[in-house]
Amino acid sequence: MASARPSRVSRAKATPKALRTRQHIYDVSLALFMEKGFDETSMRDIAGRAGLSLGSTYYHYDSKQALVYQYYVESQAEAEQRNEQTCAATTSFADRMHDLFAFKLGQLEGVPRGFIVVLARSALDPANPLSPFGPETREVRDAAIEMMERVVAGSDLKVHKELRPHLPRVLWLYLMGVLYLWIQDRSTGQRRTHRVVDASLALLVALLPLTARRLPGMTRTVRQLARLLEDVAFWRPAPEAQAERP
Amino acid sequence: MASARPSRVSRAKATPKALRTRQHIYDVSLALFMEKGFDETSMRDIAGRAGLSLGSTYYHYDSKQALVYQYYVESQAEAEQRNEQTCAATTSFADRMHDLFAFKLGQLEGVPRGFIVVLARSALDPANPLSPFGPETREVRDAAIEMMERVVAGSDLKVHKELRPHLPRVLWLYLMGVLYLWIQDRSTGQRRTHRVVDASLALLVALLPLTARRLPGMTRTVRQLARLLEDVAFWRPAPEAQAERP
DNA sequence: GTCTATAACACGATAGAC
DNA sequence: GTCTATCGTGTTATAGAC
Repeated sequence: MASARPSRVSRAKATPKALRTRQHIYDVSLALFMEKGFDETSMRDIAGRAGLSLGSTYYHYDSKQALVYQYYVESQAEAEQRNEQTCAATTSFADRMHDLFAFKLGQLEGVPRGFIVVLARSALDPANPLSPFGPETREVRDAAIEMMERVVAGSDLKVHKELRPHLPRVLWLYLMGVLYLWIQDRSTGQRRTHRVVDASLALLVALLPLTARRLPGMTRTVRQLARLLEDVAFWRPAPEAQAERP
Repeated sequence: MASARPSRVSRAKATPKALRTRQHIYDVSLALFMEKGFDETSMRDIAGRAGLSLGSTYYHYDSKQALVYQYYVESQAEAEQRNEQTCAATTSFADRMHDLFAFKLGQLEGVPRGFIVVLARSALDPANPLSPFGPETREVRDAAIEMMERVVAGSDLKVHKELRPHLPRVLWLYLMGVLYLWIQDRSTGQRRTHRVVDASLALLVALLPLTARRLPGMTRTVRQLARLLEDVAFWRPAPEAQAERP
């Protein structure tokens, strides 16, 4: 089928030769995606320039989307590394967040636009193996959420203790939202997205500490908010999806 | 190409016969989508059951997605009608919103799940003609936003006047978010989504009036928020997209 | 003009021989 | 691991019938 959904997102082979071929295919595909865009590049194009047959290419990558997934994994690893440095350098929650978001947006600039769109459009389909919310991408997602935990952990952020446990997941969702905005943003140099990041971070940094203060009606509001966040950010994947690898 | 992007989303013909055939194709496709799902139903399936050739089917619908678009249009019209009644019946902002969201979620239940996913996954691709943010769907989107304006207009809602003009678009985005959650929600009867609606609406109704009160730091916060919303909700489509029909 | 049918295209993905 | 051959898909071209 044309828009089929492969059951796996990538293979995990160990042969040195296979690893080299795999890397070669990836490099070629990235170059082609850069030149022509994702949709305009066919698997036959990739196979051709890589000097392989179509079948062989599919031996190394189960699907076209699997190529995007590899980028997804690698860029997350980069961000984690960067975040480690930043967290060691400052305890300011605002600075940490600002740096992380700036880095993430910076990463996107060096990559074909269609690439991100592919990642994004799969996001809305829970059955798509590439969905950042699906079980297949759990590892990357958990790593990203843990990265957010790291941002909050030793920082100067003051927040109501009922909200604290939800923060990593909520901040991750916040990041997803910003990436989504970036996709839609056609302003030169994505300046609109950068403005949104500045403004929303400023608001966040200003409002979160308020939840820790004793203000009239605050405990009730915080409780409502916590219940809401539990449903929004702490959902579990579908039962079928969870049971997929018994 | 497999995931091609048709330039039009539907045809606009007037012949009575054509209208009948068109409706017939739509009915058949809806039935098939219900039985087998969107991805599992091929255009040949639809053509076959409709008693038409593949070519004829494409004469009436430029693409498979165009069938989904028709549903999109019709369900919006239904919601508008319902909203008119509700707004006439009550001036309570909370009640109006609650009724509208409940109606929208109710609509989804009668329709194949994959149907909504198709609509949704196009949402993230600005180039997709079916995207609720793109120029091709402008009419439906504007109607939906106007519906939100109608909800706010004669209601009992108190809100800071700098925020007021942003409300319709923001509420529309809010609705989009809820629909997205519905897609991801696999809990029985989509109860999680309903909980989120209840909780978030309660928060909204409680917090919005606060912005109209004289509290320390409020004017500054409201101003920040207004600037943020301007960027988030009032973006203009890409220049190329705007100039598409000169 | 309005509608329909046949045939073909390029694509993502798979089967099976070597 | 690599190939060739093939499938089924969404979509298009085109010729011709009402």
